[in-house]
Order: sequence, then C-alpha cells, then structure tokens
Amino acid sequence: MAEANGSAPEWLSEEERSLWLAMNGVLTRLPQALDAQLERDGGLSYFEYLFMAMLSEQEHRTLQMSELAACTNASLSRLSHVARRLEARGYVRREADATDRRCTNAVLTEDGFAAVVALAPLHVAEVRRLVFEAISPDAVLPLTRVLEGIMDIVDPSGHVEPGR
Amino acid sequence: MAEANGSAPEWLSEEERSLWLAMNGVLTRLPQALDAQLERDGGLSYFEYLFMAMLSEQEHRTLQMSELAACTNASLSRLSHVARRLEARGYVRREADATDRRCTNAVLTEDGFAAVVALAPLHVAEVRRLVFEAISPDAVLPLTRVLEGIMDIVDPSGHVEPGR
DNA sequence: TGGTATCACTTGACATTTCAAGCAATAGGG
DNA sequence: CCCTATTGCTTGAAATGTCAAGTGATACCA
Repeated sequence: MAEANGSAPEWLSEEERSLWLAMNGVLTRLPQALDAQLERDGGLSYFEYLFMAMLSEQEHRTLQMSELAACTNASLSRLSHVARRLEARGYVRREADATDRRCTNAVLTEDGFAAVVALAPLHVAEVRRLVFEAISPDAVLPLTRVLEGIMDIVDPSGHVEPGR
Repeated sequence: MAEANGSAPEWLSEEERSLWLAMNGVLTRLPQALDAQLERDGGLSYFEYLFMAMLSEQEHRTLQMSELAACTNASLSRLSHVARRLEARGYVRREADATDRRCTNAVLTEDGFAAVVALAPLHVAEVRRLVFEAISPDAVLPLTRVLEGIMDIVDPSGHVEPGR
C-alpha cells in the first residue's frame, strides 16, 4: 500500500497497530475493572465514585455542576441524572447558588463523605495494582506528557482540574 | 499522610495523580471523539466499526462470535445485540457453524465491507490526529509495553488478536 | 446409550447514557 | 426598562449496555 504522503500514511505501521490494539483493550477493559471493584466493595459505579471523590477534595465538599462536569469529563445531562440518583441515596445534596440562581451546587453529605473515605484506599490500591504496577517510576512523567498531549487535541478547550 | 509500607503507599504521589487524571480524561474522551467522527462520516458507532473492521481483515470476512468478542474486548451479550442491529442494516450476516452448530459465525456482507472500506481511511486519519500526533516514534514501543502490561493484569486470560 | 454437564450463544428485563427539547435566571443591547 | 439571547441546568424519550436466565448443541461419563 503506497503512502499518500510523507507525514500521514493512510495505514498504521505494524508497531502503531500493536499500540492501537493495546490502547483499545485498555480503553474498554480498564474502566470495567475499576467499576467491578467499586461495585463489589461499595455498591458504586466508577463514575459515581469519581463524582463524589471530586467533591470530597473541595473546601466545602461542594462544586458547581458545570465544574464537576469539566473535571469528570462528563456531559451536564449525565451529571444531572447521576446527581439525582446519588441524592436519592443520601450521598449528595443539590442547592441553587446564592449569587447566581441558574447555577446548581452539588454538596457531598456526611454519608457520602464516609462512603468515599471508606472506599478510597481500596480504590487507590486497585489503581496501583492495575495501572501503576505496569509503569516504572521513570515512565510516569513521559506517559503523562503523552496522555496530556492526546487530551489537548481531543478536547482543545482544556481539561480543568479543580483546585484542591 | 504516612505510608503503609515502602512498596504500596496508600495514596498517589503528585506525579501519579497527574498521570491518573490524564488517563481518566483519555479513557472517557477519546472513545467519544472516535464515536463522533465515525457517526458523522458513516453513521456507525466506534464499536460497530470495530466489529466490522475485525471481520474485514479475516480471510473470508468471517469470525466466530466468541473470537470477535475476544478481539473487540466485548461480552458475548453485547456482541449479540450489535450483530442483530448490523444484520438489520444489511452489513452483517450470521450463520451457524457447519462443524459445531453451537457456534455462530458473523460474516461481513458486501455492503458492510464497502462501508468499512469507505470509512477506514477517515478513521485512521482521525486516530493519527488524535493519538499518534501526541506520540513521538521513539515512544511507540515503550508505550505499547506499558499498555500491554496493564492488559496483562486487567485481563490475565490474555487479549487475543485474530490472525490476519 | 442415556443422562448430566458444559459450551456458545441469545433473549428480555433492567440500568445507564445520550440526545433533543425545555425552563428559569441572567446578561446585553436598544 | 424591556426584549431578546445566552447560560446553566433539568427532563423525558430513545439508544445502548449489562445482567441473569434460557435454549439448543455437543461432550463426557457410566
């Protein structure tokens, strides 16, 4: 197969293809594995855990829905549905923002905080087991650069990390 | 926060946390971006495309459902639903295996093959733009090792790649 | 052979996510 | 001020994925 031009061949090389297949595997299997552990140990999906973990790191265990959307990489719609379910379980509370009543703040309740605290060590251990076991300390920084590079292109508007 | 022991601290270091956040972003945003391009250009989800792409690489455009499950990292159940939808669109056909009638073979039709052929260059270009732009040639092999290392732990039974 | 176990899916019910409106609050002209 | 546009979120319906149970075919053992 001839290449269209020098910089962007139409197909992937053998090495690129291997990388792409491996990435595919990780992209689909890793979230499932994280879901499984959190479901088993705490009855939460990975996304529900992430939702609450992000809140737990905030000053007042509070974030505006759209900030939460940015740092969990989710749509506002998805977030809204999840918030409703977590609210029903008593883990989260929603209240209109005092200064701009369009905005909704999600607040982690005591119960929700307790759930995160109980689950966090197990979750971190699982992340370590599944991910960091396979990454030598030297490889952490370069790999971070690669992933951030991908994010910059996939989502040029920029990924927000809430201040801790 | 004190560490529990030398080899497995309870929390992630600052660098590890950055990597983990970046990986989270890629894990959720990259599939969405790939979906978006394939949906736009061909009316297919990424998974549907993958399903058909794997078939298109086979000798007789045919794979047993469970082989397809292995190489797309999907459950048999999910595969079955997708096969039904693709069958309804005329892209795929299913037939019982002649020698073991428990097994089902999925076969890519002419229409399905044409769809893959039309879409493949666009998809590869998108994968290049989103992923390989961010990876220097030197980094391809090490990164592959890391991802394969993760897969070995996430799914010890081993990821199968169908012979081409 | 006959009976049970296992395999390879398929199916239907349920949960979740996405998509397209919809709604209330605020911002920004004229 | 008022009128429209925009923002920030919510909602309900449709698409999609997951889970548990079911089905038919084959393997295995007595």
